[in-house]
Amino acid sequence: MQLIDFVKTNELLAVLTGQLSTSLNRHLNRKFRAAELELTTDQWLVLMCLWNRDGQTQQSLSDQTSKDKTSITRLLDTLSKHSLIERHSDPTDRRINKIHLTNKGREMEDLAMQIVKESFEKAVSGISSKELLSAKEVIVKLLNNII
Amino acid sequence: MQLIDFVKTNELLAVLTGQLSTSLNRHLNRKFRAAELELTTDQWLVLMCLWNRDGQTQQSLSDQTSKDKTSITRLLDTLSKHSLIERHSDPTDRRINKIHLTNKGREMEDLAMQIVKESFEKAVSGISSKELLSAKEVIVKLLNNII
DNA sequence: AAACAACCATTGTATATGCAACTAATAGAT
DNA sequence: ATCTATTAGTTGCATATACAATGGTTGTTT
Repeated sequence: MQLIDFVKTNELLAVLTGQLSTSLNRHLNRKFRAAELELTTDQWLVLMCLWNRDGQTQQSLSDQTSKDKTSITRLLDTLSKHSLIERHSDPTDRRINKIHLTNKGREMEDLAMQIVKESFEKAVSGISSKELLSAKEVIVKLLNNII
Repeated sequence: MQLIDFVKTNELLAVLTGQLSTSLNRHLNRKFRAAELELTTDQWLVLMCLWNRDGQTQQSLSDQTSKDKTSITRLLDTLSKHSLIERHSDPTDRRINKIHLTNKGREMEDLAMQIVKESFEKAVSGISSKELLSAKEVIVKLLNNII
């Protein structure tokens, strides 16, 4: 962890958040795999939007996840290949694809969210909600600064 | 930014850090490109290790950056293709590659670090160092919880 | 109606990531 | 000295990401 020392002395929070994000992804991917749930963290993020509200457009998913719409196109290709979602072209506006969960995609919600919950609880253990809240505020400020 | 609301109510700091990390990467990549510096954030991270100490092994770079050694192999392939580094096999231990900067790679340091500095200063503007420090501590705690 | 702008999604190309399996080389144990 | 374990790095495969350019579609303007 030499880089963390370097970062500390140089006030580079950025590298740390990158490492945290990567570590969390890796952790979650392993948990999904261990539960024999064929799912990645990025796929889960998109599915979560759909579990929240089915039948959204790709542009809407792109906005919510802060992912490039190209990434959404290809993530949906993968999800479609795994039969978790389907694209339905909208008859009233043929530019639009409405994305719908399949039964298989819908049924994943409970197990996936349970695994995520456990992982996040593990991640935040020993950290007060006050600390978490203020860290969250800082991160939102950072985000707004560079958008 | 609907997801952020969802996250707030669900205490999911994780998704936010992912978005921050991605946004920062994107931001930096654009700055590099705008300065006609053919470099990505991930390449910069590896180069930074070498600017700090030249001639390291791939395993060492992997440890410092928290990247899989496979990722390092391929990042170095790219850096090598762009003539920024060279692999020198160690005569005393033929398993090892010592990674050395080329002149081109060395000469990038000043401009690259200047761009990074400007971007990071923009990112942390309006945030007190006390806030930054406590956020950093929370992130380190989170990291240690999931390793 | 025709021209133009705006919008949604996809494709091409380059980069990045991780796991599993592998080769090769060294270190350690008996 | 030989067998075994460990270590360093690479390759195959699947996934993820972004920018640029493109193809259609819809909306707007004149």
